[in-house]
Amino acid sequence: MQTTTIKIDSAAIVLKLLGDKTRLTMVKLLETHNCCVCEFVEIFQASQPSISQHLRKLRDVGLVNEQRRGQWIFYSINTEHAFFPFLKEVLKQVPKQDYRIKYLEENGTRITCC
Amino acid sequence: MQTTTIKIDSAAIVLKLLGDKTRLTMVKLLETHNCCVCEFVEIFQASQPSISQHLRKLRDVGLVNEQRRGQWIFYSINTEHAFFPFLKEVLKQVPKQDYRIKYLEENGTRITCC
DNA sequence: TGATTATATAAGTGAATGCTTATATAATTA
DNA sequence: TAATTATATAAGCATTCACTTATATAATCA
Repeated sequence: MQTTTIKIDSAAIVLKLLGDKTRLTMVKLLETHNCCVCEFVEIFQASQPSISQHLRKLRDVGLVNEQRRGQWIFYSINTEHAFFPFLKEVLKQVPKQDYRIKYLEENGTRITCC
Repeated sequence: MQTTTIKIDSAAIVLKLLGDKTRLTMVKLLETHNCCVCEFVEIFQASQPSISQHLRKLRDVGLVNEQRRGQWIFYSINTEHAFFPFLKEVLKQVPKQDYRIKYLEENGTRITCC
């Protein structure tokens, strides 16, 4: 009973995080492509701090991991997270956003270091 | 492209609505039991206006329907909503909340009119 | 080594959110 | 018909949110 209560509350926290179009799109993209901050800045045409702050929220609950590679910091989905299966199922319902990666590639702003 | 953008934005709006433990629990309950406002007041030990306002948000985007039966207004899931399949899949990931209905029944506060 | 690039974080701000209290309306009951 | 019950809604308020600008740090490059 208590466990159930805790679980649905945690689910609400995750859904709240996903309830923002920028973060939802980020996570959908990360499902298939690791991305760095500057790629997101380009994709969303948003300021760098704004993007960093969205990523921080995802990182704070552990849904994503960060990994530095050279001057870039790449983000990826944390598949070890207790809510990863939940996240996966939600993302399954969301349309692919791969065209945004294509845009980067055509744009020459896709980062493929190391 | 445009369609895809609109869809993921709409998905984010729905997820944001579900990203509140009260509304998420409400919708999970409504998945299996139609409920009236006073039942939610009892279940969540919340004020009547607070419950009404949560239901209004769900109603405003059309996720739930309301139907007056005598002095009560019963809420139900709108299975005709474009996002109903999406909602259904999300709810599938959320633990059942039926024990809350049992609580009403044992409590004598379950409304079963008409 | 100094300039540049990529990133994080802090502080400030306006808008949105979820609650409260107060009030209005609709149906039921005495 | 008056009182009660169920509900909606409006207004006010504290908190949260997503953004901005400003600044700091870390890595790379010239």
